[in-house]
Amino acid sequence: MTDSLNAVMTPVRTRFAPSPTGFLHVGGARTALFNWLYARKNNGQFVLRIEDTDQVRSTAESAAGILSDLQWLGLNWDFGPVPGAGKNEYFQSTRLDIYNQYLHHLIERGLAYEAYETPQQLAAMRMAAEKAKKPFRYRQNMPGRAAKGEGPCVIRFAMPWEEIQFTDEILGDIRVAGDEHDDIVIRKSDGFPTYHFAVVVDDHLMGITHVLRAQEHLMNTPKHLGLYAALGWVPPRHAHMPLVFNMDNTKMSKRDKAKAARQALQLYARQKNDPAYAALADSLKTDRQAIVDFVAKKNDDTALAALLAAAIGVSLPEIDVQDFRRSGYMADALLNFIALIGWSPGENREILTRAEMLNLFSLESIGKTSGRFDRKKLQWMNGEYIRRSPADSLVLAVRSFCQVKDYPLANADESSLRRILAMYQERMATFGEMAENSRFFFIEPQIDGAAGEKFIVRNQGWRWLAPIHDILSAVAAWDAASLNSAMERIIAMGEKRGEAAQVLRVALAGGAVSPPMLETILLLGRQRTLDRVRRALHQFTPADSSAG
RNA sequence: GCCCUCAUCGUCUAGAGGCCUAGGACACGGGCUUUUCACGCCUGUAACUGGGGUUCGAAUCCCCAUGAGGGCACCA
Repeated sequence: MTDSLNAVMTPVRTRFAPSPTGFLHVGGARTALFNWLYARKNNGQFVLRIEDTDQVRSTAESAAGILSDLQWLGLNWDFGPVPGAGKNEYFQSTRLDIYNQYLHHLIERGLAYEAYETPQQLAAMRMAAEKAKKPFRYRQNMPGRAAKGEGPCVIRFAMPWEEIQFTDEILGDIRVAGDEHDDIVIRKSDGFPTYHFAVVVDDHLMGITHVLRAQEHLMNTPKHLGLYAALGWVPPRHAHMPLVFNMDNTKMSKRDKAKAARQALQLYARQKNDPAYAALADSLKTDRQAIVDFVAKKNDDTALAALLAAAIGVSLPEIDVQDFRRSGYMADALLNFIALIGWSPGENREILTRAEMLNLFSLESIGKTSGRFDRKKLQWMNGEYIRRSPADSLVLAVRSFCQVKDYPLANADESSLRRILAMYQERMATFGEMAENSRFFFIEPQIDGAAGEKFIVRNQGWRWLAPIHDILSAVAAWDAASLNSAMERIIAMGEKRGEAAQVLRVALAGGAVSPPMLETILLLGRQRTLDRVRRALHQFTPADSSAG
């Protein structure tokens, strides 16, 4: 079967090809989404391939994590790894024989050759070029090449000398002059292919028709096109998507977490007067030196960053898909938001179901300008998704959320969860926010100092506690109808409407924020409601007052 | 330094020569609703990077400048 025939018979086949060196990044998720959309939109196929040619950095855990994140996002693949089943032929590390076969083919025809520079020699050559203000290009005919045996053997591809031109489906005409090329390494000294070689071989062998990837790969395309030509293959169409950055135009990376944690830690050290982090280290039972090193930027340990941030009560910026999941974002909301960076469905549409996205998606409607990741808008969008979701799917989503992050909410039975969801559906942006704010339903809260001062101590708010207790304890049946009239009386107490209700709120919730009191006391129940009112009464009523 | 790409409100974007006194959304400001917080509703502020062309006419086409980003690994 010829290549052109193959292309005719397979309308569209895209792929997502992550390297398993960490968690799935939101940027990667976006690349996966666009490839998935394009394949599904055209009744094509979507391939998932694991590019584990870096023996040092690739891990099986990372690959497994990427699979599960893609599954959570609902981006299903037609060909690729089988979750939980170990490596198959969609892991590049299992395909060395295949790469070697084509490699020999190239060497035989003089299109690839051995090179023996040591890393030090290469570094020196680059430095010399930099000094001479000339770009460094490794070429087969250049003077001063190392002799056989001087260093480890790599295979380089002899790039053609002509200009390479291609039409990018998003950016249009791209051309790179012949003297810009250099002879890239295609097999490393450990016998593994480099990325450049493995992608070309696999994309061809797997019948990929469209390569949709981030713009950071744009300058790799001429190299790949050189390889396609040398191997006598018809290259796929290429489309390079605009990049996504932080709001401050820096690259979104795991280092952002370390950065945010460091800032919070410095603030903590000043506020708590714990400059050596001794108290913090003690409370965490961690090594004090590790914290000091971390703050001194000696490492970007994200696990430590997360631990420290949790300890001092700050949240780190979400970067990986997992982070968003743990913060309580819905997969569809995240996908919807991510799709809108660089792509516009037109007609002023923003919130789209997957079916609508598929309907409206096209490569032409992808823009050229890089975007910023605006978390505020994501939060708004997630809130919209939550408000629009039927109760049943929310229950499912929250249960899934509780699997990745432990909250007291996780212990809620079905009916309590549904009641809590009903209370919070209109007032939360993320499940994390609900889980945090609804803690007091499960655990008796400590009354927040500032809230206690403001609402109970000041203006003698405590004097409403006894009447509130009287009213509530006199309610015969703890149901909506009876409690509603009781609450009406409580709300009407005092000079300002709601003044006493706020005292009750602080007594029950431990802070100034909660769902409406009626629903709250209904769910809390008589016992816990009255207990907490009494507790506040004892805590806040001054000893010398003639309460009564 | 060299190569490549991009350029509309603070942010994501609509806009493919006259429909633009530039539209939508988030954020922000004001108001209404309200027992807190949200939600909801109403409303306001806010942009075509600059300079040259082309044209009767330019946010839209061309050139230059400027700015931003990406790439220049035995990482992908």
